[in-house]
Amino acid sequence: MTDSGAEIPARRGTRTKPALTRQAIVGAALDLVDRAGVDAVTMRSVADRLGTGPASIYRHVTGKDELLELVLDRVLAEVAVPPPHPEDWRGPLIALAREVRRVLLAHNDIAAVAMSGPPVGGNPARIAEALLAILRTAGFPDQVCAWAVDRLSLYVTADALDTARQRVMGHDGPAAAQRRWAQVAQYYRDLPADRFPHTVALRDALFADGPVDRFTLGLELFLDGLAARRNG
Amino acid sequence: MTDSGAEIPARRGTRTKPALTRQAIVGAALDLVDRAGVDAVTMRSVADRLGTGPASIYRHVTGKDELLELVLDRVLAEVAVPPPHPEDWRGPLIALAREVRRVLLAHNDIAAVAMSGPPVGGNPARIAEALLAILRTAGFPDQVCAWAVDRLSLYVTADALDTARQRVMGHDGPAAAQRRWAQVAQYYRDLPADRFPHTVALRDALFADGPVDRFTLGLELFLDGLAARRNG
DNA sequence: CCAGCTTGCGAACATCGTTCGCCTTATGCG
DNA sequence: CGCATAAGGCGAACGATGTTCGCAAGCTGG
Repeated sequence: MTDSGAEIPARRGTRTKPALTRQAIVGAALDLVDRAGVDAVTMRSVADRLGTGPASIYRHVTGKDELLELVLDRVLAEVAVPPPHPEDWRGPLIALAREVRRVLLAHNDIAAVAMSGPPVGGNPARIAEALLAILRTAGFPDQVCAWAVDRLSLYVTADALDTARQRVMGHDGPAAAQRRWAQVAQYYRDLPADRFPHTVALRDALFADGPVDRFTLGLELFLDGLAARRNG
Repeated sequence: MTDSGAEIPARRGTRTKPALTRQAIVGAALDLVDRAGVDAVTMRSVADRLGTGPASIYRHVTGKDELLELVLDRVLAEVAVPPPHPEDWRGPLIALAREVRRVLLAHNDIAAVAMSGPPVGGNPARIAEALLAILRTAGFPDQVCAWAVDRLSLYVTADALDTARQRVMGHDGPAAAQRRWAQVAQYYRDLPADRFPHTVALRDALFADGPVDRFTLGLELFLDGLAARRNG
C-alpha cells in the first residue's frame, strides 16, 4: 500500500530538477534525518533541498505526519528478515531484533517517529509477520506469540530511540550530546552517599559498558523469560 | 537540587493572583498536562493560566525544556517506593514498576518528557536508588543490578508512553485516539492472507487483552530472565 | 530618601505547519 | 492541429510557537 506504485513524473522537456514525486520528497526528508535528525525535517528544509517552496510538497503528501511515516517505512524497507528455524528460535529472533535496531540507528533518531504513533505501512507489517513466523514455527502458544511481538517491538524501538538521543540530543551537534550525558553521569556520581548508598556504591557499574551491550542484555532477559513459556 | 528550597514570593500587599513562583508555574503546567497532554503545554498557555504573559515565565525557568523536566520531577514525587526484602525481590520490583507506570499514566502522556532526555532531578535518583536497593539486597551482582535498573526504567517509561498515546494521540480528544487505533487494528486484520499468513491467523490474539495485561507480561519476562542471573 | 537589583511584562523576531489563489504545464478530445 | 480541462507548482500569507529585548514597577539595603 501507499508507496511503490508506478508514478511517472510526466517529465517536462529536460529539466535539471529531480522532478517532484513522493519518492523524491521522501528521499530528501530521509537525507535530512540522516544528516541532522528528525527535528531538522521541516516542510521548508525539505522544499529547499528540492529547489522549491513548502506549498508544493502538499500536492504529494497530506502533511508532515504522513511524510515522516513514509520516511520511516522506507527506512524499515532496509530490514532483512531471517527465515524461521524450527529448532533454533533464539538465533533468528536475536538476529532480527538487532537488525531492526541497526537499521533504525543507521538513520539517526528516526526511531522517534516509530515511537510517536502506531506502526503503519507495509514494512512494519512485514517485520511483524517475520517475528510471528519465528515464534509460531518454534511452537509458542498463540497468545504468547502476539504479546511477544508487541513487547519486543516496543523494546527495540525504545532502545533505538534512547541510544540515538545520546548521540544527537536536540538541535546541536553530537558533541553537545556527549557533554550533556557526561554531565548527567557526574550528577549521579556526586549524589550524597548517606541518602543514595547503593547508587554511589555502583557508580562505576552504572555507566560502564561490559562485554555485552545493554541492548543485547535486555533482549536476552526477554528471551529467557519467553523460553519458560514455550508450550505452556 | 533545584526545587524545594524556601522560595518566599515576597508577597505584595494582598493580591488575588497566586504570586508567580516556580511552584506555581510548574503547577499550572502540570494542570495543562493532565487536562490536554504535553503538547498543550505552551509558554503562552501556562502564562494565560497564571494571568500573565509568556515573558514573565522566563524569570523563573530557563526555557520550556527545564519547565517540563520540573513537571516530570514533581510527578515522580508521587511515586511511593517499597522497601527491599531480602527473601522476595520480585514482589517489591513488580510493585515499584507498576507504581511508576501508574503515576505516569495518571498524568496523561507525561512519559513523553521522560523519554525525551536522560533522567534528571531528585526523584528519578530516588527511584533508581530504590530499584538498586531491592536488587542488591537480593544479592544480584553489581553489574547485573546496574543494567537491570537501566533496562527496567526504559521499559516502564516506553510502555507508559505507548499506553498513553493510545488514549490522547496528538491534538484531539481521546475519542479520535480510539478511532485511529481501531483503524490500525482493521489494517492488520485486512492484510492479504497469502503474504501475511501468521498475522492473519493471529488476528484475534494480536489485539486481545488476556487475564494479565501486556505490561505485566513483559515485566515478568524480564524478571524471569533476571532470576537466572542471580549470584552468577 | 535614594541607588541598585530583582521581578513583571508588552512587544517583537524568527521559525514552524498549513492554506489560499493564481499561474503554468501537460493531457484528452474533437 | 487547436483548445478546454485538470493537475502540478509556488508566492504569499495566516496563526501559533519558543524566545529575547527593553523598559517600568517594586522591594531592599544603606
